[in-house]
Amino acid sequence: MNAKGNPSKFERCGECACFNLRKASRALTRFFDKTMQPGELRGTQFSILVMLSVVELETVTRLSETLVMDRTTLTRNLRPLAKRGLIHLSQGEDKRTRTVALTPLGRKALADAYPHWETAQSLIVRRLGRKRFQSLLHDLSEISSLFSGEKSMP
Amino acid sequence: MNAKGNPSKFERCGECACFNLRKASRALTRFFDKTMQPGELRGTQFSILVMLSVVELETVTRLSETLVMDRTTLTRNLRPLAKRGLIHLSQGEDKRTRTVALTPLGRKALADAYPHWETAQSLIVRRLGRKRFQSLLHDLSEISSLFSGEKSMP
DNA sequence: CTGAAAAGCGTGTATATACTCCCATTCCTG
DNA sequence: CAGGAATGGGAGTATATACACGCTTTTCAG
Repeated sequence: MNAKGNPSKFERCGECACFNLRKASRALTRFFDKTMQPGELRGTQFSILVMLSVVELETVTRLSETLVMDRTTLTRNLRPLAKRGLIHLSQGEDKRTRTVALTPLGRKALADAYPHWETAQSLIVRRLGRKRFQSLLHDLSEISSLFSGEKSMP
Repeated sequence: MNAKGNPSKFERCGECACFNLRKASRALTRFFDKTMQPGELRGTQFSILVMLSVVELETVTRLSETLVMDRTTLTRNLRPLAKRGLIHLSQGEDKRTRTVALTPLGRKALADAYPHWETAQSLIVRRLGRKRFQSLLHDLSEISSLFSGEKSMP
């Protein structure tokens, strides 16, 4: 229904998968960023550093595939991390590639941020309940893999 | 486990709600934007126009609350729509406010985009199955409302 | 071996997102 | 009713996202 009480042509758009996913993403991102603020890492930056702590040394393209993120997006996301000295970019053996690696400073930032991440993550899991949270993760993973070459985190 | 086979301190970060939600959001947004491209509206823009077709006339702040979007974000998101003449911004009775309304051109763009939205939406619902999709919507709605003043679409 | 195809990356451009300030208007208290 | 508080809103700044394009290096067919 619209403001005049007429039936809307767009009733079903309230169920838009993209809109509702983005909306939840905005809300949750704000929450994580706020909660993790004392650790001085945004949620996205934390995830990138975590991934780097797992893969150790990786090219930009391979890392972007793992993160299901456009390569050029990752390039830009790496910038603030490099500027702060949390990661190091260097030319790979294949001179076309650039490899990304955590610096000691990056490891420290990650360790410092971890407890704050834990706080945020725990709260959302507790709110949804373990079972529903797992089911949500499963659905999200399916959506990611439907539209990309999915790879998994640790 | 990391590349050296050592247990990682960050095992649990693979379940990060924020990361997984954003990842799915990226993937689904790409899919919607591509599928809806012939209609010349991005997913986000489509959602804003749909909302405007429902509320008819709204201030920027109230609209941003409905969309669970920062007011300043909405201000910027409205810009390309106004530039294309799809919406009209005018001073409200309360001279502090600006009201947003669809133009005839905006209604046409919305109508043109609708079938393409339908295509994208149908595919994702079919892939997940009606039941799982509903459950996903419910979880996303809960996340949105946990961290904002939730209002619902049509 | 040479030259075209392919792979890996960065930049330009545009949208999306939100926080911090700051300005205009309205509201409300004394 | 005067003046400070509250509200609505934009601009500055910074991150996040991705497409189109072009550059460099590698690969591979002939």
